[in-house]
Amino acid sequence: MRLTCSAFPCDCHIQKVFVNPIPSLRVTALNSLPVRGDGEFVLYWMIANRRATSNFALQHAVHWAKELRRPLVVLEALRVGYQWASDRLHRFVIQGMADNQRAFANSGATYWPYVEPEAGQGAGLVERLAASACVVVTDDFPCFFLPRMLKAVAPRLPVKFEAIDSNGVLPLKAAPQVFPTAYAFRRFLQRDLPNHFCDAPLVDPLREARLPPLTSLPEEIHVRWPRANDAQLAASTSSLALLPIDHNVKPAAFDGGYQAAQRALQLFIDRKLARYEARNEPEEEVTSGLAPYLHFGHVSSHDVFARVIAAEDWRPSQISTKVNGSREGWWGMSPAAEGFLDQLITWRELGYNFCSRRADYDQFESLPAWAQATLDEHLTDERPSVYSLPDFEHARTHDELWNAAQRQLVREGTMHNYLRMLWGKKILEWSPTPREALSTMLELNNKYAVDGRNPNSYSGIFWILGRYDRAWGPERPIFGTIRYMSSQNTARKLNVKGYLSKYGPASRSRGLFD
DNA sequence: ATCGGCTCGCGCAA
DNA sequence: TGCGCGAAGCCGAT
Repeated sequence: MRLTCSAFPCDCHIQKVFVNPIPSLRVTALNSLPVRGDGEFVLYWMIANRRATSNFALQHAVHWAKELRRPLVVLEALRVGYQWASDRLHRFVIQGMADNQRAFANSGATYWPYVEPEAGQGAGLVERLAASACVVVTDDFPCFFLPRMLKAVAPRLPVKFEAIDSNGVLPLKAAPQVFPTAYAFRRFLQRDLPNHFCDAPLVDPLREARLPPLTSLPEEIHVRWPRANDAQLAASTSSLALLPIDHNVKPAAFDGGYQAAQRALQLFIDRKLARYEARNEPEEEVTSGLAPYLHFGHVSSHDVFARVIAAEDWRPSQISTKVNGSREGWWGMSPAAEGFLDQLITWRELGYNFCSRRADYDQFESLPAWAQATLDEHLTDERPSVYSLPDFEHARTHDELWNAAQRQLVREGTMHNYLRMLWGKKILEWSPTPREALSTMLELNNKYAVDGRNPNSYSGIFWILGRYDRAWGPERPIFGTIRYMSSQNTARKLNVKGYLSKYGPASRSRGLFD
């Protein structure tokens, strides 16, 4: 059976033979046990790619179910006991569950959303389901507590257990090493990405799958880990209030879930992409806003990529074969689209590459040697302004542009891309040590940003301290040769007047701390 | 508002 | 050996 590329109307030379088995580079065995042929169902434990479409992990689980002629159970669980669990993160994820419940209805698969009511209550759920399963498939995600969780669960499961990488367009295992700069990674992509970007996941892997229906789940599951009900899935303030999570971090200024992600994507393609070259201007609303959805897997990067391709009426033959690391003229698209793909693919997947290969991705010691050396040399430099974590958190600095950016983060759950760099550079300048600056940035970003705890958040924060960068400009106090930024120059370069008044201390529309 | 100079390591073409 | 290139740098000149 010959099929054309599923991602786009494709004129590439690579002909797909059959698309159902996913690329083997995306499969990692988490144990060495066999599939149990007499199990009752196939289990897909959805922990990162929280969507029913364009999902290699789901596609792989469906493939097992078809091959074994067994029902498919999809478990999407949300724990309360992890660090930074809050109304903001819970609401976003639960809105995604409500969308997934609709998407899996009448799909032939059994969807089981579970919201843990108290820390520890969810323990044993996966093990109990696995005891009845033929095989367990889950998501491969390179950071936060997920790798640790899978490592802890793996030895307790009695059947084959596989993690599937549906993170990006390039399989994580396709890159042979960590890259020191975006430039070096771009060179690698210019050589290797064309071997992979036609291998897109099926948009709807359950379509015509004709899986046998599940007759029942074990009674113990219904009793101890009941399916989230409609009230829980509404994710209202009152239902969130019942959970032992941080209620001071209010819901984000945007909704979570597949539907909201599709709306954001549509809006971006229709109204923003063409003006994307103005992305550094905080008052031009042209950035995609897709990072939170990509983080929780509510949209796939393959889908976003496909929409850009369609909007640009692009064919793979337009790609340049030059391997020069240059941002411009690689794809053969408009400058705006090339700029966006540099974010979506080069920078996004660079961060995933780092986190998947460096267990110390969130440690100061993971910085390049030149950066650690220059920061060390300036460790005892006098700091003209020093703020504590609560000062930063409550936007109590002398710098109104900085305070505005921090208020945007706290109120909305996101911060403008360009200002986030200035935000971090000033935290470095105003902290007693670079290590304390790092810990402040991680705490604030992980707590308030919906897309925190993602490889790209770590890239952004560590870039402040020199990761993926190089020594730049004159040697300065505190910074050494780390790239410096100032609010004065940012205000000179960009239009920030409207931003300052929107997020100024006087605007109380959604204020938490004012 | 926009510009060039500052500065450096790397891969690759020559 | 020289050239082109780089996540968003700064500063002063026009």
